[in-house]
Amino acid sequence: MINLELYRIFYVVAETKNITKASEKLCISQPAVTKQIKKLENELNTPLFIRTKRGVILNECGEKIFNNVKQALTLLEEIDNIINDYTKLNTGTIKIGISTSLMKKYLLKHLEKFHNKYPNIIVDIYTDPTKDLITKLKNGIIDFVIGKFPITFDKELNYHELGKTRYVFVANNNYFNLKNIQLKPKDLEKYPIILQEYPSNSRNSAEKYYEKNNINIEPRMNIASSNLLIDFIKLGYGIGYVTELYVKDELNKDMFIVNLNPKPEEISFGIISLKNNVMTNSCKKFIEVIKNNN
Amino acid sequence: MINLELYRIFYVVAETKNITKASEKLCISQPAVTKQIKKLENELNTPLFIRTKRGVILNECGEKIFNNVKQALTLLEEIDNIINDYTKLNTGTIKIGISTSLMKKYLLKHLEKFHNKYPNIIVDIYTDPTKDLITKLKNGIIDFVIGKFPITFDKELNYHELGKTRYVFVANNNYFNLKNIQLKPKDLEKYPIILQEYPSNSRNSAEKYYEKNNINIEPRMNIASSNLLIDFIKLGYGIGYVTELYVKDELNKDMFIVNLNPKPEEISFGIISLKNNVMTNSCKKFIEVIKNNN
DNA sequence: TAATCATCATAACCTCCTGTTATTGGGTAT
DNA sequence: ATACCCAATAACAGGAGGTTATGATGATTA
Repeated sequence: MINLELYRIFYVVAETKNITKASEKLCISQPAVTKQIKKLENELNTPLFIRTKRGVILNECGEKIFNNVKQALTLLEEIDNIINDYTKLNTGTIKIGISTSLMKKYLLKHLEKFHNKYPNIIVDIYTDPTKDLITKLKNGIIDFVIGKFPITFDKELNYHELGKTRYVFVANNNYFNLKNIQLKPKDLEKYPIILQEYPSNSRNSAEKYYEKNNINIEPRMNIASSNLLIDFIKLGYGIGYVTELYVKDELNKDMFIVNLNPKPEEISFGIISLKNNVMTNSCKKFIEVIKNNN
Repeated sequence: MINLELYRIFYVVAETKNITKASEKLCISQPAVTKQIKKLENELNTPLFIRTKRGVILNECGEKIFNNVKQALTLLEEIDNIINDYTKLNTGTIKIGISTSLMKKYLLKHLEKFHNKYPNIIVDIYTDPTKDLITKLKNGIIDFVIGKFPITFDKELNYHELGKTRYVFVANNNYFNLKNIQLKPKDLEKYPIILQEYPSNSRNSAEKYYEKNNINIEPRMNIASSNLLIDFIKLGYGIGYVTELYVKDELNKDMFIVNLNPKPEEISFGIISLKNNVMTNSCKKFIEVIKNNN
């Protein structure tokens, strides 16, 4: 197997017809070039150049392979341009995993900014449940997930915080009597509660709150999507456990946060990515845009 | 400038989607491949693979450059075939410098043998004066010269003897009285002499003979071509100085060798090639055929 | 569920490839 | 005649690119 670097030297020598000049172009010494050309000829088991006192000339066979080498090198040089297109964000695709809620309540506004700044980058959105998004992430299908951080961190993943939000119990005006008063956790037991299904960060968090405050309420409903959950709160089906971020735009209309003491926990959300993998430049820029235009 | 060997490794890894398998294919260790891929990604300043627990996958950018790499490597692999065609003598050209006399009297019979054995090799014959042929040789225009060896060897050239011949004085039947008797050099002074022009090996040799034997005969004619010289001998214009090789086929018809004591010198003829240059395989085979079918 | 296998990353180390400088020998140009 | 240009060679140095050993983690299998 021929070392491909030899062909690069071959090419320059063939072009300049002069080993000394080629060595200058290649930024190596003349004996180095002489040696490498000899090596190539030895390994191909045929002379390629005719040595004269004025320089070197390709022989017939050398001339033939020169065409191939030239084409090959051109193709390999093109790679620089391809890379450039990607690193300068002239092209590329970002594959993001994100829940519909976070999408609507957090990412949407940033997306447009990014798109305006880098109009050639395609953004693919994957909106499976977070658990599935993490699987997709680990299988290389998506570049990163934007999501709430779990209680226990996965050793294989990187967590880059973008913001915090607090879990809150939210009710609609059916429960207007709870407005403007402070409740204790125990008080919740009198009301129907709506929680997200297992497995989810939200449900884990709620259970954590129950345990901490020695209460245990069987939820009236278990709902997969936090989106849908909010709809049920709006309809007055019960008091729901969601993040403030998801409801803040709709508060004071027909929904309010139940004032509890102690309050449910605050959590972080942000970029979740693979530890072993380096971000592409477009992903880096995307994250940058999100962070700068907070 | 990216080391081209990295692309070979890149290619195999991309194909196998598995660094370990790629390392086996490449006959190097797995950490070596890991390191080289990392190096390539660093130098291109962009990730190319997504690492998963099952192996690695090309990312978008990697996929793009893969096409270029694949094409480039295909082109470079083709080189093996091109070289093979040349080393196996399926194609190629041999450029020989040779005098018309040597061509007719020596090489012609070998040429056909070579052509029968290697019908795809083109033989280009250059028939300038030997001096010019040597210049062409040094300028890389011809592969080798078949010619008489000079008295002093050029340090830059290789001399490979193919045969010997002797210089002789030849006369036609106009000088029938010289037939079957032995002459001394001094006796030649009574007859018109035809020599080859300067500069030529033949003339040098004649002068050498004169000096050695203390004679000095102004030639009746100076002729550039030995071919023509023989024609003049045939016509009886004088006694000519040529090699036995050039006249042996025509002796005993209307020409004979003048029996001199001491005889003119014996000389060698053969392949003259550039010391610094390796013979192509076709040239080697050509010389082989000449030597084996003596 | 435990054990084994597969995969990639890292560290420490070593070898030989690929460079270096110095020099020779010859041709070319002024 | 002199200075320059070009390729080949020798002796040597440094680091690229390999090695083995090991670790961490997920996938697979008994």
